[in-house]
Amino acid sequence: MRAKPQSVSAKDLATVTRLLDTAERLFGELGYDGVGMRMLADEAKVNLGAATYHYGSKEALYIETFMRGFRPVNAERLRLLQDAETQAGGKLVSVEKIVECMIRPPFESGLEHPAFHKFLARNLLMPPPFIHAAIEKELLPGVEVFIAALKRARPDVPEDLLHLRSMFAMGALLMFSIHASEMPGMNNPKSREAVLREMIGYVTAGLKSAPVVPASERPRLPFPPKPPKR
Amino acid sequence: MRAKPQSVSAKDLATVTRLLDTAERLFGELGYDGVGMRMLADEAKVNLGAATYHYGSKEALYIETFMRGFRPVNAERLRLLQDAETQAGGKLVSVEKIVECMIRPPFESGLEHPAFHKFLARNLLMPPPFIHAAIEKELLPGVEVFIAALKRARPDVPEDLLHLRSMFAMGALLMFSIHASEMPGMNNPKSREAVLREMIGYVTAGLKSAPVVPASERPRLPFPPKPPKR
DNA sequence: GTCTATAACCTGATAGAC
DNA sequence: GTCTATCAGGTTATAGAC
Repeated sequence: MRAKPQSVSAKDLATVTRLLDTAERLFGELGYDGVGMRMLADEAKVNLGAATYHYGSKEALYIETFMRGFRPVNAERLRLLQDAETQAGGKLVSVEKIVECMIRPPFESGLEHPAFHKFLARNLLMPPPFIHAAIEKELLPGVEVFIAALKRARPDVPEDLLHLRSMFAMGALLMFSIHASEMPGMNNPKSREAVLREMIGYVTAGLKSAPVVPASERPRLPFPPKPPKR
Repeated sequence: MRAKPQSVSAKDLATVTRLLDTAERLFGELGYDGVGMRMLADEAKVNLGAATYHYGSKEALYIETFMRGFRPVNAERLRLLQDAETQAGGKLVSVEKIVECMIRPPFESGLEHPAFHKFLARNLLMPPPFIHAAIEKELLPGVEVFIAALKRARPDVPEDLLHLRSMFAMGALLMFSIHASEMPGMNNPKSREAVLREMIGYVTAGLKSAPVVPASERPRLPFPPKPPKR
């Protein structure tokens, strides 16, 4: 039994990686419908036939591109939160700390992999219909963990309002992700950390502030929202 | 000289309006590349040839769809701010009032015309390249007016930080615009006003809060960001 | 201004040689 | 696993009758 030729295996990996890297860049820039398999194969320097061979369909390639990048960032968010809670012992974790766990991993990852985070923002804001299910399965459990933590830190803010405010926070983060690659100063680590800290401050201020509308006057807000069936 | 036959003119208007209404719904839902002229013409019940006749190209139709909906909302924002400043006489307009002028028109318009605001959010977050110039020309002057007002209300917050925070605020608003149509409770006027007031409160808290990073430690932030040339 | 027909081209996916 | 060739169906835009 001969050893598997390493060069072939390495070449396969390289091909698939080139494909995924190119996919996240082009899909992030132009969207699912804006990119054809030809453009993708050409830019990745992969043959068109080979490109469809590896994932079977354009949709499957798109979903895999999303999964590859999203899973580690999401896991890191949850890991940070768990660390913070372990470290706090029985004490409460502050809103600011929770917000930092939510925001820091995608923020930093976004600066190291701007192409992926533009792609990610696109999928969280305006996902093509076929990826809806996959996103929800990956994202929603984590959201609930953070909402629960915020509820412990701020029991006076109703849960539906925490959902609404978390949605606003996500909007701020995604807005930044989209524009980060256009900000020349973001190469500078000091600028990065300053912007991150300001973002954490902004979101924390909004999240921990007292409810504006008295609970007695506020109807149950429609959160979390149900995505539409298509 | 005979009077222009009114029925023909009315029919033209109806055709163009149907076309634009359908365009904003479909483009908002599926994006520029996700909608073909055939789908558009079919859903608008306009002949394919007639559809291309009126605007000459798909891109021109897209741009006109954007302009028709965006101009009145943007104008209303600026009008409200000017009213507030007139009413204040020589006194300062509060951050909360400025935020309300920024947010209320698009928020309310978004609930009355959810299709357009999904389309609008798409264009502000991930515009197709050909509409970049038109958006900037329409949007940026208004942004500067609001930044200037905020600077008067909060001279202690540096201007680049106000830009950053306004970007976060826009993210919250657009995030809401995208999901508004999936929130069943938003038919209820009381829920609407409660959500709007909470959004104003959230954004105001973030905007008026003291800078996190001392000015001496913060490098000049890269705001406003320059859009990429393509 | 509306319609049909068509030009010129692009799309994702596949079959089959290598 | 890579490549070429090809299929069936989609795309925008236009020419010309009415």
